[in-house]
Amino acid sequence: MQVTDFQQAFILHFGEMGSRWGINRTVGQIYALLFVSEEPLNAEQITEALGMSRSNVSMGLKELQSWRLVQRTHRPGDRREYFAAPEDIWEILRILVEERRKREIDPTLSMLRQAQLDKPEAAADRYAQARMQEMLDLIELVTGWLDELRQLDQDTVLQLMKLGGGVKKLVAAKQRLAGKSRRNAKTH
Amino acid sequence: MQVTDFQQAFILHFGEMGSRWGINRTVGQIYALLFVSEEPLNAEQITEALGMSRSNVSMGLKELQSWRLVQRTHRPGDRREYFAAPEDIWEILRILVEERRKREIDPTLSMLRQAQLDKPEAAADRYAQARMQEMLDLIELVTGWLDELRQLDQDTVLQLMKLGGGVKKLVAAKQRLAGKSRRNAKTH
DNA sequence: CTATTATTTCAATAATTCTTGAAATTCCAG
DNA sequence: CTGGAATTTCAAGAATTATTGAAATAATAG
Repeated sequence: MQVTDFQQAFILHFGEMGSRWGINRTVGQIYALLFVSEEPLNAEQITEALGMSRSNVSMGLKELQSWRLVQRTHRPGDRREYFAAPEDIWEILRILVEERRKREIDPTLSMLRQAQLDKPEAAADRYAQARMQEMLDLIELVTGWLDELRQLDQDTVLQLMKLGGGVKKLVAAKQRLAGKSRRNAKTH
Repeated sequence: MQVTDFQQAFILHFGEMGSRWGINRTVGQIYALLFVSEEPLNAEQITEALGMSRSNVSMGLKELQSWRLVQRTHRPGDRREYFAAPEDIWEILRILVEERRKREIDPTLSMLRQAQLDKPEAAADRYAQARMQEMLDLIELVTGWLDELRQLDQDTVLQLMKLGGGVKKLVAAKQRLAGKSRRNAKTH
């Protein structure tokens, strides 16, 4: 198996960007190759296509699996494993958001929550705790919202995004309604 | 200047997480220290507080400035520079999103757009190009939406996020209205 | 100006991360 | 079972990135 020039540009780019995305060049290239390949590939094919060592491919695939970014399949009468990127690009986005959150945000959330259990005396510490609380609140707000978005059907999310800044009117309208019903609830 | 145990836990955590966030330990620690410090600090104070070399602090501050994550101030009658994290945590979030996008996404957008200018012959390349188009469309949709969100006032964003999954009803309502007016436009 | 302080640059080396080939292990067809 | 193919593990060396002290540069008080 060898890659075309057209594929190569994409693969090399992903390799380069890998370091900015927190994965290494190898892993980026493997993923890029699988992403643009119509059929699942086995480790040997990947090795040949990318010109890296077999063991490197093995480790790269392991990492991609830990990210849930590749699926393993089998061909009848062939005991080698074949790998593919998920077909649905929205699914890929969802997985990326979830995994990055798990690795890059959740540990910090724990730490911030832990810090709120303290009752510091010193003024400097009380200020620090207040800042951490601000950070905690914001992260919880955003991640909580992402959780809600994730549970919505794809079409709703698509409509919301296409709505863009127009969402302001909707939120404002909703606010008016909520205000009215709250007033009604009080007066009646 | 020395940090308290309470601050230290936060600073060390940011240092450790730094590698997952694409910054180094030093930079993470400096930022954490500034974030929980009520007053701006000068390079000497940071050096002493974190027990790292003066040159390391200088480089770290330079990187944080390139991220727009620290502000420089001066004290009257003191020619040293003082550094602080932005007060407003929403502002910090906005900057983070913008800078990460600039570094981690924009180069890929360029590459994907470039690839769409080609007119590949081979079936494999046509498949690859279609996949890249899917990726391009999704990234443009999401980043375009983030642009719109960024331009909204903070309160609208807050309301939207608190709305959570409830946004589905609003979008559905909006869809009905749009459908009606479109039908009207046709029939009249 | 000049002396002193503040800051940055830079080359070295320390530390970490990546990549590899060889060895070990797993898997399954016969 | 057993033999060979497929895969993983691992330790060593390559490559990259982080950190430092010293030297250079910049800034300003006197």
